[in-house]
Amino acid sequence: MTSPHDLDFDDQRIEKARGLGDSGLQAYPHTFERKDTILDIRRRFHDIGHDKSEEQVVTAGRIYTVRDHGKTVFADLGDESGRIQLYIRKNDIGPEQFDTVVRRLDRGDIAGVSGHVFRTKLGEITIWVDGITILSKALCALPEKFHGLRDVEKRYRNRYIDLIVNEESREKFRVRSRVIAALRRYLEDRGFLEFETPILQPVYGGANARPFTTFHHALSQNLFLRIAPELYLKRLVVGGFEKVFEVARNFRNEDIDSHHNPEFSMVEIYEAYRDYNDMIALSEGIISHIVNRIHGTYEVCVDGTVIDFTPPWRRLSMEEAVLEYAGIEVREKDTETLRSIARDRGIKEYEEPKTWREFLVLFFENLVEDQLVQPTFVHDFPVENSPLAKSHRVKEGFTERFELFIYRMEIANGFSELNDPLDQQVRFEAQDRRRLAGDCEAQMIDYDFINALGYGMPPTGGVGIGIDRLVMLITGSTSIKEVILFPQMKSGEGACDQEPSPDDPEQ
RNA sequence: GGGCUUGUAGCUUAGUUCGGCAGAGCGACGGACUCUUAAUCCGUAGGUCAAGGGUUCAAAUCCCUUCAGGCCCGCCA
Repeated sequence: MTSPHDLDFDDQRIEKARGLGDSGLQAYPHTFERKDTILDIRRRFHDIGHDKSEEQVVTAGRIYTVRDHGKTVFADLGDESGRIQLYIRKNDIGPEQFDTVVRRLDRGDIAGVSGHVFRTKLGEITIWVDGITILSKALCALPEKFHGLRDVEKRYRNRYIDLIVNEESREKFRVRSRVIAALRRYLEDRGFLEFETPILQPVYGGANARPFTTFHHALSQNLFLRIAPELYLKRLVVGGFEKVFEVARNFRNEDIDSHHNPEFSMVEIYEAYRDYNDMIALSEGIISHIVNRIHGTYEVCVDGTVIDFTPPWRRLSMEEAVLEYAGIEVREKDTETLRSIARDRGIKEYEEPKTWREFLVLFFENLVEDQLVQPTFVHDFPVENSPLAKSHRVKEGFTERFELFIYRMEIANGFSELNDPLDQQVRFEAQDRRRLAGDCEAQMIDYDFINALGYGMPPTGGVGIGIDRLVMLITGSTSIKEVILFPQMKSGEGACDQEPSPDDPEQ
């Protein structure tokens, strides 16, 4: 949609819109006094009989179908709350209105109607219309009424059409909104405060990912779109806010697939004087509450698989998980033995790990994750790839970190937050060496954050929950694009495909 | 980044295996019809078969390139 040639406008509809003007009407009037929603009407008249109601109703919505019988027209009118049938007779509204308005009415138009409610011979609650106005003439034709819009590319690129004609799609986004509302309510009820932290960051951190880079002209410096709000939220804990969260849009410059979009939503939560065990309990509480709130039960069906969210959920350490699901006892085995096991199991990256703990992660990611269907907390991760998590109180070489897996997806990630500034500096420096060695997903050193820890952060637990993936589970969707209103798609011709040059910030 | 796969009218699609006039339904337009509901009936228009190139007497169909999707893998959440 980069040029006027891409518009779906229909010449005949444009003519009808002009015709309305010629008849002294407006194709796009300013107001209409809607008195009833369609749901209101359905509720109020659910037991109406064949005789017309005494009471008049006034409602508005989109015309979804028109069944023209000559001097009688049946149509279906839909608003956000539902649909209702209209019964329009030339005798009732008069020949002038019938010819100027009804004859110019198309599927897709927004119309306002007044009338009385009755039930047709075939038992359908219907508005017997005594007045009708076009409130917005649709210049574009709607997709076919029976099959709707199936083409996924068109559904994502022109989401408004998808929402108009596919009620399942509209319902998914209604659920998404309710999930986020329930999430905020849950946390606010427990004394958490929501804050907004910078999306444009001079130093990115809080996760291992490649960032988007941009340039601020007035400051004459590079800025990064945040990959996570973590380091700013922890600064708030240093500052004395003990229960904080942010529903954050994060940006990661990675590939797009059925579980990843370049911008995605996550709630990050931090609570002082708590540890990762408390964050496991909090995550379980939030998610099970939301599922129950939306579905009225703890069971959800995704693509034929029933997922049971009834708490408590399974908890096992990463070592236990690898032992149980892959049958490998990893602890303290020498790396040559582990390397040959990895090779025998067909793991391509068997050359890379250098310690038994790195093999543990390798086995977990390659052999275990895909088996975790029911909600499962996996805890105690090796220190090497958890630069922001506190070292484990008893297990040497491990951190107090957990991840929640549901339906083979990582849904949450949390830990006892590292609050030792000297340890944090060492961990950052290790990351920085990897970054300078070419690992573009390793983290930058955020000295201001280390400095903040230097002022003292209480022992704190934190967790991030992926909202898009959670909504996928709750709506039974198998693609993240089904739950993101406007997923990232490649633009057609006219899009800039040049990477901006650092020497040319104007681009 | 790699593999597989899809693209036909506004929408949903048949036709691609094995090359032989591009079809249908809905929608649109014209007409009939005052309780229909995927309304029905009669008629009409609508196609650069994603784009470009090649093979062939002949290409939606076979081959190549490109564009845009989808699925899987790698990476990431």
